[in-house]
Amino acid sequence: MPHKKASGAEKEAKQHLISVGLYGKSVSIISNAFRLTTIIRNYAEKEVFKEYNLSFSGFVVMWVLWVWDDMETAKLAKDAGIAKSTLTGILKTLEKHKYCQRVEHKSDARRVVVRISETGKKLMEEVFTKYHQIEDLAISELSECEFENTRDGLRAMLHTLEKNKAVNQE
Amino acid sequence: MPHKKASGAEKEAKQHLISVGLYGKSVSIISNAFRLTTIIRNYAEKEVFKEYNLSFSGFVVMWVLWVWDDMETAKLAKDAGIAKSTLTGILKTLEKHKYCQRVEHKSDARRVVVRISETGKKLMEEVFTKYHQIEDLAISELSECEFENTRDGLRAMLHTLEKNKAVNQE
DNA sequence: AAAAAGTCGTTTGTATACGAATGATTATAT
DNA sequence: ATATAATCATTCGTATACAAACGACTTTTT
Repeated sequence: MPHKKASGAEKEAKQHLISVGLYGKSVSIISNAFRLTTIIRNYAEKEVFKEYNLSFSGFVVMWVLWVWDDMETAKLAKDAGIAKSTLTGILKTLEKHKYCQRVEHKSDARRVVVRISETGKKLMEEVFTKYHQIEDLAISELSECEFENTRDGLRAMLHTLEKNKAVNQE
Repeated sequence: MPHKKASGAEKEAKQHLISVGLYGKSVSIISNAFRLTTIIRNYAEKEVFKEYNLSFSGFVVMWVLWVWDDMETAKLAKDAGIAKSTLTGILKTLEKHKYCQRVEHKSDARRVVVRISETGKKLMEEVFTKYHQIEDLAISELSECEFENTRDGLRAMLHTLEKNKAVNQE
């Protein structure tokens, strides 16, 4: 199993936490998960999304629309993981580039449905392919066993948090 | 091993990607890593950082200062994973709350050194403890084996990306 | 030492990002 | 029926977030 060691920065941080009596092993997973997503996000924004005038959130919104087609703004914001007030601005940008459009709701004039355009679908096939190459690069040195274990570990953590979140929010 | 199954949303997304001929297994790791960090980030901002007038980036900047003490802005921005222009605004907010302060560089009047205050150190002991509880909750249902495998998998991915990034950038 | 080139953090302009307030619409109450 | 309550996306104000342009300063060149 290759590359199991902590980086220099990770070690230094651990030593500091030990010195103030606050070290716990969970740091080594969560802070590395943040490092990983930050690197992928920044790289994707710069090397893939930028030329299509897409932000990362714009990509996520388009991704949701691409998979589920028509969706009301409230659910779209939730699925994309952003506030509904943020979505207003994102949609403004996406509509400017003709990637999607707002459609009026059939029975309720308050609600707004968002629909991906043909241009948007073509965009996603192109952009997703490029973005996916980054994902593939990230896992390229994992063995089949490491891959499965990491995937399952992430799923288990998600499950724990979502279960707990539901309890806290209701 | 509990909770290994994909969520409904993950399955739907996978089916769509298969239907357009773009499915690859790396999606199941990276998109779940994003889901995980988004949940933790949003939860921490709302339930922990907010009462201390800290943003997530503000927390990361304070974290870096807490571990490494005095640091020049360029390195601080890099370690915190933000642009140096973004750091200017973050430091403005952090200084407003007396968590840190800008100090002039000894030999170079262009450079600025940032120093954590005593208030900032006390803050971090308090905030980190609370934040760490979220991390602990996230991994609470992982077995020792799952924990180690997931941690190693994340480290391996980080190593792969950082190695490749260095090649691309130089 | 004076000019040119390089290197700093900050400012600028635009795009997220959030909660709270708003205005428009729909549902409920009397 | 008409007021009240609830619900929806948007707007507002503030704080990130970035690249590019800027001014101040340092280093190098001559």
